[in-house]
Amino acid sequence: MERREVKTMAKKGLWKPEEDFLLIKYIETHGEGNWATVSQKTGLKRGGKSCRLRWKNYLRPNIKRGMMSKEEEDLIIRMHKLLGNRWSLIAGRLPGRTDNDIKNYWNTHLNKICSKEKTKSKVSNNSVTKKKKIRSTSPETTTCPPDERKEEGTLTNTWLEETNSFTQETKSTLSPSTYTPLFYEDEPFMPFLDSYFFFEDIMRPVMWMP
DNA sequence: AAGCGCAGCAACCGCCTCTTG
DNA sequence: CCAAGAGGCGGTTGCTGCGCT
Repeated sequence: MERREVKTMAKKGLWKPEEDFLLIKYIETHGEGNWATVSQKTGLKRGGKSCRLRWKNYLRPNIKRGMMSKEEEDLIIRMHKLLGNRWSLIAGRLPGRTDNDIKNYWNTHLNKICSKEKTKSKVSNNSVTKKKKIRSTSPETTTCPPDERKEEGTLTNTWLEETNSFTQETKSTLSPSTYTPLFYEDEPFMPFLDSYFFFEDIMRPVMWMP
């Protein structure tokens, strides 16, 4: 009841500087979290999700904006091949970049590049279907199977196989200079990804499976 | 100069997972 | 164990600015 009321009353659209200011002030004093109560406590007529998103994607300190570097671009492409549209996981490897950022960057820049490459190499994969239209250029998006989404840490045999073949592929396409694994101290530790990069380095599969 | 189309990006939506009582 | 609420994530939309005709 009340939730629905708040929902319909919630302000939408672009954030104004004064709204940003209120949100920043609130988080400075109370810290992140309790997004549901942020609107009440700040007077912002925004939903909790909206506040959280604004903070996470725009207001948070150490957010890196602007052009992606070549290294970042390469990493995104590699990670996307590996993980599919797991933007948050990919973002975890790129300090200062948000999942939304990467998603947008992929959809606008990299998807074109990759689909071009794919057309070149004539790798046909007709099983990918889209739910809704994607702008004029109809960039291809790959989605992970629901099963894989559910099991973050457990890697399927299929996944492993794909990973192995991907490694061979990557080895042949990437130049040595771009092939350096990236590690960031301030990023969350993701064992299976680190294993992957390690494994990339030594050119040998590492057994993750039990 | 005006109109149109496209690219880029911020923000929203809906679903799923996690947490808590 | 279950239900409800909060948080997180990926897909999608819509606005804005820019370039082209």
